[in-house]
Amino acid sequence: MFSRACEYGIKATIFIAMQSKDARRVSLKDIASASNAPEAFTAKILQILVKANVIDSVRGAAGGFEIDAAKLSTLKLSQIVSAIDGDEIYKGCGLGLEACSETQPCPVHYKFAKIRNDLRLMLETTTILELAEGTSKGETYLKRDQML
Amino acid sequence: MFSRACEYGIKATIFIAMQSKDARRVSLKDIASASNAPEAFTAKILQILVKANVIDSVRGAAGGFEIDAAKLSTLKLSQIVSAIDGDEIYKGCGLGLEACSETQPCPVHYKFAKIRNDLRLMLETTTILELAEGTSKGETYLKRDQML
DNA sequence: TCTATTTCGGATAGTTTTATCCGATTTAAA
DNA sequence: TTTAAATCGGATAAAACTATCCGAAATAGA
Ligand code: SF4
Ligand code: SF4
Repeated sequence: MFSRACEYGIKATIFIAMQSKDARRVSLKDIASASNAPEAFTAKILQILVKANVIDSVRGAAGGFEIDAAKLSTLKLSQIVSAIDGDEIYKGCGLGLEACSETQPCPVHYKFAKIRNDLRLMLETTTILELAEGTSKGETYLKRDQML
Repeated sequence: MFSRACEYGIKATIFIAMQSKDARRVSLKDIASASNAPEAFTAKILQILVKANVIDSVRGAAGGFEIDAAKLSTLKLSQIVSAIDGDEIYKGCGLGLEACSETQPCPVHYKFAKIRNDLRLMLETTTILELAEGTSKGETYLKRDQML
C-alpha cells in the first residue's frame, strides 16, 4: 500500500513524537533501531521529512531529531505520506487514467471512489500524537517482539 | 495503489470481457490499443493472466484472447489483482511489520484495518462482467477521450 | 582550540518494476 | 505445402526504488 520508504517514515515520525512529547531529542541511530529499519536509508527519509517541515533537526554534537510542540499537536498522518509517496494513493486513482472526471469515469470509479475517500479521510484525521500515545502506553508496537 | 502492470491487467481484462460476452475473440494489438497501454508490456501481463487461468488464449493465425462464459460469470476483480500484485495490498499491511497479530498491533492497525477490509470486500465482490457492461453501455471509459 | 558526535549530501550499487525486441511456435487459410 | 497472423518466451534495456558508503559541515563540550 505504501512504499517501504513511507513505512519507515511513519514509524520514524511516531518514534520521534513519542520522545518529543517528553522533550527528548533523538538520534538517527535510536530511530533506526526503534523502528527496525536500515540506518542509512532512514537518514535519507528523515532528510525528506525535515525539508517537508514535518520534523525538525539539530546538527552537531548533541543534535538529533525532534518535533516542536506546536507542530506535534496538529501533525497528521497524511503529511508524512504526502511528503514521501505523494498524494497519488489517496487522491489519484484506481486505473491511473490520464485525467479524472466524474463525467468520464473509469470502470472502477464508483467502486473505488468510496475506498479512496475513506483512506484520505483516515490519513487526514489521524494524528501522529495519538499513534505515539498508543505506542507509549504499550497498546501498539513499532516492531515485533522477539518471542512472537 | 495498484502497480502499473495491474492497472493494465484490469483494463485488458475488462476489454476482453466486453468482447467475450458477444463471443468475439480479441488480439493483443486490439487490447493494447483499447486500453492505451504499451503492446509488448501488455503481452507479458496477458501471459500472467493466462497462467493464472483468469483469461484464455488461442495461438496461431485466428488466435487471440477470450474468457469463456462460465468463467466470465464468476470472475472477480480480486483474481486479477491477486495474480499480478499478490494479495499484500488488501491482506498484508500498513506498516509492513514482520508479522501481524491482533495482540501486538502496529500503531496504525485500528485505523487501517477497516480500510483494508473494505478494499478486500470491494475487490472480492466486484465482477469483471459488471465493469464490462458499464463500459459497453458508455457509462464508463477505459481511456480518456481526446477532447478532454 | 581540539575532539567527538551528529546531521547533511553526493556518489554509488543492488534490486525490482517497467518496457522493448526478436526469434520460436502454433494455427488458419490460401 | 506454403504463407501469414498470432501467441509464447527468453534476452535485454531503461527507470524507479531500496540501500550503503563516506566525506563535509556543524556544534557541544572538554
Ligand atoms: S474515474 Fe474515478 S476511479 Fe477512475 S481514475 Fe478517475 S477518480 Fe479514479
Ligand atoms: S498490526 Fe494491523 S495495520 Fe499493523 S501491520 Fe499488522 S495488520 Fe497491518
